[in-house]
Amino acid sequence: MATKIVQKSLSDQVYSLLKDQILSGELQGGTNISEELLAEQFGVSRTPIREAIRRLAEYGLLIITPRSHVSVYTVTEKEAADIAKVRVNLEMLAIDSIDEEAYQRNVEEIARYAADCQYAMSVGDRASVFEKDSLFHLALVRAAANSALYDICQRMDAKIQLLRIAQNLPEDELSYYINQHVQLMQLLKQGDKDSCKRLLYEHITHDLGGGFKG
Amino acid sequence: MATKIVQKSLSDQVYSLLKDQILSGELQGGTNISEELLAEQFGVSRTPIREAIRRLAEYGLLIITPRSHVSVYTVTEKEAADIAKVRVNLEMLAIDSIDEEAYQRNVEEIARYAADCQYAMSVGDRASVFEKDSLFHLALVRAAANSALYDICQRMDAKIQLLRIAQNLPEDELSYYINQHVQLMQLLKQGDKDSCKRLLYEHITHDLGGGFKG
DNA sequence: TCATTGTACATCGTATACAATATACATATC
DNA sequence: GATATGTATATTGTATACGATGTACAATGA
Repeated sequence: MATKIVQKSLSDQVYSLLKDQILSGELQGGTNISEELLAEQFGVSRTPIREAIRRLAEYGLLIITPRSHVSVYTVTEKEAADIAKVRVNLEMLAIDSIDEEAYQRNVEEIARYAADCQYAMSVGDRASVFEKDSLFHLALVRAAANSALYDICQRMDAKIQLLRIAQNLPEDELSYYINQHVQLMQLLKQGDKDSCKRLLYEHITHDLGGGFKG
Repeated sequence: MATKIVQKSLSDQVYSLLKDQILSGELQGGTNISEELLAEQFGVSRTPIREAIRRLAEYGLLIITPRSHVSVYTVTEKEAADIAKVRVNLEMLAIDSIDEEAYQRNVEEIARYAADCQYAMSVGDRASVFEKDSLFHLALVRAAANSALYDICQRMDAKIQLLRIAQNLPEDELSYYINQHVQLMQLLKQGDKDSCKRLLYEHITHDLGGGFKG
């Protein structure tokens, strides 16, 4: 089948760009954003900007204070812990759902992200580390072939990214957790799901919370 | 503190009304909706309608086909099964998170929804049964005091409702599952979480899937 | 000096006009 | 008659104008 050409609307483009800016840390949590300013920057009218903003608010990345202003969402410690709890559960579910065939079909992609992540770490590109880390985990979830599960994890991942950026984890700790990816894959390959889940628990709860334990 | 007066914007109102219409089954899955028609019906311009539609699409209840039309989302069998799997996991997590104190603080509300649900069943008001059933489960999740978890469950619940309406489960089966609510509460009260989770598994997987098992 | 009130400004909320595109149907061509 | 093509129409996409509201700050009075 030929690839269908789809004309992306301006609001879709603004949505994507804005999302990237938020997730990359270019727009930090708490930053106020103005429709008019964005309209000027992107060279479009306020209408597509508004639509993008409304959607991102629905997604959970922006907070709209009616008739006043719009700001980038900031994740609280409590919420980070809440998310970690849910995330552990859902990624464990994903692991349980991955059978031999699903593993074979996805192992290449997952391994690539793990490698990319380590490479980014080795050259000290934190932004890329975070991005590839997310992609690794999401690829793992995608392998479970459960769209509802994937959707949810993707949404949570966005908020996790907000936190990661704000958090500034020390280099050695970050490196330690990144290296667990390989172990996770190995255990999955061996079919030792229990060990894999145990390691995942440590990986995620520490990866995230800072002060938060379990 | 005095209750703050908040002026709800038109788009917020449209959003709520439209959502209700979808979740109540007034607007069935697959139905096409037109911005202009809605604008006429609600007596507002297309702008607030558009914003509401975009947000509902982001929420997952509407599907936008660019430059063509907007339609109400239809849940597939596969997706229903996917959701059930996730939902079981998350509600189990909720149950694990509810300690004695949280139980005491929320038991009244949960019990009320269970009773409301049974009452609605007894008078044959299916719409109300579904609504109260949702409220029962969501109240249970809320008791876990994990906002991320609650958010996710609420989103899933919306799609579950779409399915319930389309599905038309036989009266006796529906009644059977509704009556499990009381048992669930009893087990929770006794602190027998394992039994509670086992029952929950049956309750949810059968509640939903039709042909779907496990 | 401090609290209150008024005013200017910036920003958002909504309506409307127009442009761009998809869809359906009629028409022409083979 | 079937397929392809052109055209009309309906619908969405975007820009812009105007109105409403929140916010900050100055002016006024106690």
